[in-house]
Amino acid sequence: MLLRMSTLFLRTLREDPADAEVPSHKLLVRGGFVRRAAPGVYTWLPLGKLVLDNIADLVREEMNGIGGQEVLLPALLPREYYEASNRWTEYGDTVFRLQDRKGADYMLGPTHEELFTLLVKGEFTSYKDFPVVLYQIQEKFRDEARPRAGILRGREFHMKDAYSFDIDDAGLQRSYDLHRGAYVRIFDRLGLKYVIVSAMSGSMGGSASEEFLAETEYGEDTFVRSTGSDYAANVEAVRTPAPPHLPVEGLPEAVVHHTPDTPTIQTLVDFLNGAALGREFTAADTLKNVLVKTRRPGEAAWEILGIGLPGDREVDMKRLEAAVYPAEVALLDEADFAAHPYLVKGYVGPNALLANKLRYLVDPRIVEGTVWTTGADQHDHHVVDLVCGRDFTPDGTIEAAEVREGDPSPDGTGTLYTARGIEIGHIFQLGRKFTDTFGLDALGPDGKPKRVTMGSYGIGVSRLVAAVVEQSHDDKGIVWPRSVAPADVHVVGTGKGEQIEVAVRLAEELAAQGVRVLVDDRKGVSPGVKFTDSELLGIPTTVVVGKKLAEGLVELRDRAGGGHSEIALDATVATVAALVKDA
RNA sequence: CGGGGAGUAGCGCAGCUUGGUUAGCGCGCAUGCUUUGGGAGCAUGAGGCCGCGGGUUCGAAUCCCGCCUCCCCGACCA
Repeated sequence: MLLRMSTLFLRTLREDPADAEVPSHKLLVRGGFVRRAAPGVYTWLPLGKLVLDNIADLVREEMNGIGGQEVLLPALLPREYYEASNRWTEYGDTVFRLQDRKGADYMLGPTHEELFTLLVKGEFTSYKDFPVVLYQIQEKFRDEARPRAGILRGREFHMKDAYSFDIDDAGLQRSYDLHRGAYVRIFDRLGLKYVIVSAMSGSMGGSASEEFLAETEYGEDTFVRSTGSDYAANVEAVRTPAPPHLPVEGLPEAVVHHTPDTPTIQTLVDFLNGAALGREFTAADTLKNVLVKTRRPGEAAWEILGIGLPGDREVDMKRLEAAVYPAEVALLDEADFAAHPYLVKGYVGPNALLANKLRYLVDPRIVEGTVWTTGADQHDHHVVDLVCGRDFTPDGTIEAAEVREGDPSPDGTGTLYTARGIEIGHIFQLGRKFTDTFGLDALGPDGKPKRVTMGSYGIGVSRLVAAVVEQSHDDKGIVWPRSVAPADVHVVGTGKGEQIEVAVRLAEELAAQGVRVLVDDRKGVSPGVKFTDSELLGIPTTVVVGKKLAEGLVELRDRAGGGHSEIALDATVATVAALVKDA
């Protein structure tokens, strides 16, 4: 491959585009890799297309390596498939919808589980046909409420999605493990720094699920890590370690106090500390009871749920939603309070809930023998020294409290801190959600039909381009890892003599050796401009044919390390070809 | 959907408060000469529906009304 900058469809920009915030967005636009076409929609220019293809090829290699077979499904999808799984409706505003001339509904595929399931159903019918892994690298369309960060979160993007089909759960586990291994190899080859966190499977249903997050300052996903180990998890997946139970004997009796105008934790703590009770109270000594209602899918009635947590912590709605999934959850409104007069807003205690047979779940830190100040179920009253396990017994625990920096790590190794990342891959055991919907069975050896089970495995291919740049750039530009760089070598000819002719000849010889070469053969462009462009474009190795040419020397530069050395012109092709092949 | 900001040449911006001849600057682009190891110099050019519609005025990029779009933060996000 030989690209000549004199004719390449490329224009680099000296200034950052006004709409870019994150480094990958700025650099990909400035370097002429992409251009914005519409909000969240980008055109891939020649250099960007090369990078995108390199990543896709690398993903392909590893997918083929675990027996995956590539197909390409349409992006334009008829409504009927998605009606069957109810996702025509469920997807809501996120999906791009359109109609043909006859008025028939279509959508631009946001994901393809339905099509893959039906594809397999149409072809394979025997247990002997399984397992099978199909994948595609396809454009996906999602009408995001707010596309952002350039390539990182667009409305049209490239994704590799793979699906495994197995006869039984053990097979699914094997398929899952194979994909996990392939993903590790893919992201390692891309040189990415990433973590694997356990994830909730969310609206996709299913059980085992892990996300691959590339760590970056500008990632939109928050996760937690431990100071003491490699532990990493989604905030939703953090299990709070329960402290040991404490003896109840000898603890003081619970006493109800008149606490006027103390509907919030802060007003309560202030009041208590002014009440001469002989000790200091903090928010952490109080038990906050938050009332929500939940509703199981398909049911009309809401059920009230009381959640008890230490008063210094807020409810994390995402954690709460994950904890009650698949039920939906909402806060109580005024009408709910009116309908349940024993719930005294601002003064709710455990006992009114328990006495009225409402479910009451508490944070795992609230164990037997812990002492709390909490609502006394009457206006302007709180109870002090209410002991868990003696004065009230919750129905169980729930992970709904916010996770904070400094909390103990669930694996017992250290404390948690938060980090940010970009979701680059997601694998999960989908199970039989879609095979049930479409009745995908395989005939077993006993002649009876057996329901197939699925795994689903995604990689954001175009997003990876941005993720790599986020992790691999400096103040001068991009630093492509060799595995995805648009070229192996950038040959820069600079000077007023025969340097450019020599540079082109060198480039041609390298290309003949199978090296991918970009040559800067532009005439009348000053060296400074060429060097600056070279650094912005970020090709791993640069060969400068310049002022030392008279002595038979060229300069070899390493973009990542910044090192440079002079080598003989005659030895350049062999040296560079070896460098590229060893990498 | 809530909050903030912005629409003026391919890109980045000024001009608007206080209306006034031909709308300006930098980058980029074209031509010529000079220059050639760190974003060169001089000269000459091309390039504009000042987001759209209406209004005020002798006169609107500038003032008023309405609309549209985009960007950022948040909500949302297989």
